[in-house]
Amino acid sequence: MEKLPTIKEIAKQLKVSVSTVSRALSDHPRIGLGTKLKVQQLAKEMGYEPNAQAIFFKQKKTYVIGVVIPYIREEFFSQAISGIESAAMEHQYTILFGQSYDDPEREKAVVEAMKKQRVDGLIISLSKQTNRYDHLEALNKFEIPVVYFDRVPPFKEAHKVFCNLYKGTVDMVGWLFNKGYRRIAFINGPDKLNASKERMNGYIEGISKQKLKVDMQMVEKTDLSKESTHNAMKKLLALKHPPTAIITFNDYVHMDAVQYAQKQNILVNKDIVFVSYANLPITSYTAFPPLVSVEQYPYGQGERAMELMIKILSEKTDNKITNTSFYVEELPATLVAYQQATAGG
Amino acid sequence: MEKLPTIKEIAKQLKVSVSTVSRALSDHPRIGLGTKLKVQQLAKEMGYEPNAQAIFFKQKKTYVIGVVIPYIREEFFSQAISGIESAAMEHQYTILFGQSYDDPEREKAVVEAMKKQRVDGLIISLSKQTNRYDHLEALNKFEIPVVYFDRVPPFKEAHKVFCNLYKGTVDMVGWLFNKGYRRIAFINGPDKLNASKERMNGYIEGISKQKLKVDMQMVEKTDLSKESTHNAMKKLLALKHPPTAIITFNDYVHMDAVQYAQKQNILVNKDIVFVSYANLPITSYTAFPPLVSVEQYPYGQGERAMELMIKILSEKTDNKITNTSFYVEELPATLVAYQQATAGG
DNA sequence: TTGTAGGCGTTATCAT
DNA sequence: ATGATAACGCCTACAA
Repeated sequence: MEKLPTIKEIAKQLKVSVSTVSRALSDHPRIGLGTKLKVQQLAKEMGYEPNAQAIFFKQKKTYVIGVVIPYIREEFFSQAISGIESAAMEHQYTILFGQSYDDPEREKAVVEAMKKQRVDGLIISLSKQTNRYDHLEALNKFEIPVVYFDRVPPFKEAHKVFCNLYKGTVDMVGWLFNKGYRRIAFINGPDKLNASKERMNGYIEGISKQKLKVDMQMVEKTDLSKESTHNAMKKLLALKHPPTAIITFNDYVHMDAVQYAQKQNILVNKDIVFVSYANLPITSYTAFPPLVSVEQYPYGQGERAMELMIKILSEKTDNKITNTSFYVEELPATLVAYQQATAGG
Repeated sequence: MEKLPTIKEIAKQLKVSVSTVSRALSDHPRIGLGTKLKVQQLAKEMGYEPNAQAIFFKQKKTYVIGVVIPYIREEFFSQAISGIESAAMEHQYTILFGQSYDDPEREKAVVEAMKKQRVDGLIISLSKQTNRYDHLEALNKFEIPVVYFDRVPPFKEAHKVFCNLYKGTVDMVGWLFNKGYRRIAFINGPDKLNASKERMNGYIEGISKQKLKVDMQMVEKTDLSKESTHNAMKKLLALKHPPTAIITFNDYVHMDAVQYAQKQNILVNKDIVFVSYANLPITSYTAFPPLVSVEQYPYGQGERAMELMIKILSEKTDNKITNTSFYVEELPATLVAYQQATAGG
């Protein structure tokens, strides 16, 4: 059991100084070619890897970005992480990973742990319940920039990446209208989510735009649990004039809603058509995927969030004026027919 | 934007030495009460936070565990990561995350990056293609323990956590036999995977145990892509005596196989019944989940892998004799009817 | 071209 | 009870 070699070891074996080794390894101009090759070869032989921990001392940089999401098991987030990781790898960053399980306490603990690790930056999609932000603002003290994605905070003073669901929702209502549907219901998510508000506004605008009148009986809410969604469905189906089309908050709600409809012997996408948000690959394996979806590009959001982070970090390094402005990237949420899955086992 | 204060600053302001400050802050016994209070108060006023990185650096410990998996978007692995993260949090460890995308080159690069970050240990589920292990053995050599899970290497000298699929497969064949099925086909995964070999052996043993004869026409292979699975199905359905039951390598293969069967107007789970491995929650949303599954407990495997890692690390710290033995945890793979999904949105 | 020395923040080991 | 100093691995300004 040997220790990982240091430049000191290499220097000793080659009977040169540590600075020579350091220079040789970093392709410094003022170094003899012979020496350089000799050092690099031995370094490789010994399995040398620079100690990022030590480098942190000099540069005060860890090349680690913390990533906090609610649930990794949700395909939306696992795809987002892929986008984040992919962009990170390209720029030699690594990612420290944590889940909040939609619990603000847990979120706080995870953020705390990342602060301790001195991540260079934090990318986070907020927990459903989060309404205080002090644990995140505390990062400012450490000059750790925070980029929010998808579940972003309501205030302006933050870097954010998200999809404009308002427009996507207006489009979706329009699509249904054009197909001839008039009784368009909506199962929305928790009020406090920004995403719920946007969808709601889009729904209202979409309905109004078609000269229909907004009927609040057609609007239900779910806390995203299966029971809650089933309950919303129950209410909708009990209406004197039940809906002919149902927009659901996301694909999970869609699947739960469809499940309930089937139990009631409703012919899904025939008696009632279902449309949704997210467009997750798994829906293509289900019996009744949404007819159309508002695509939210989880991979793209993750990728953009990471690229934004890198931009922010490099501006910091370049010592530009202490930046008081915040970046906001609003990706378009486009309407798409459901996608084929590609999950390969 | 001022920098965080260090013990040095505090020492200077109080005109005491850094060691005194260090001791005062860590409640060292040999320190004057007055001094202690004075230091602690000023530290609080200045918003002092110990620099964990500096401490880790000195201790040669990062409290970070690297985790490398093929694809996070696969539910099996996202659940495994959850188990890993959960156990990690409990012991104040954080996890550095990377995907291999089933590409050995990428796997090597990720492992490399983690070595650079000086992770205290590495938990990995191998890429499908990995057949060289030097990049991983190098870590063991350098006192970075490696724990494999699920996709484990074929050799003995490694810490591993995995499910015994052999027994699970024997049980599954038995279950089908008891239900009256006799023409039991098997779509296996790539030969080189340990998991494929185990399933194959279990299949052969299961068939033989029921006094049936093994018919190699009933055994097909898939590289786990949709096309490959469809092709396997095509061959099986073209047989003079097509199967009445099909065992698939995992739930993704299952879904692809079912998809193909439906296109051929076969009544799934009626004309032909399907059973599978993994038992992922998403299958409960599909039209035809496997009748039974061999549960592989991804969350449990992840959790056990992390706990094993912590055990190994603490043994190392306790300076027990340089441990030359390896831990192997073989979890039972049990037969279960399909589970209700709980994904909550 | 190469070597020497100081410093990043902290703790441990001496000494006082 | 407190202070001085070395050490962790690396980089870099300065010296040779």
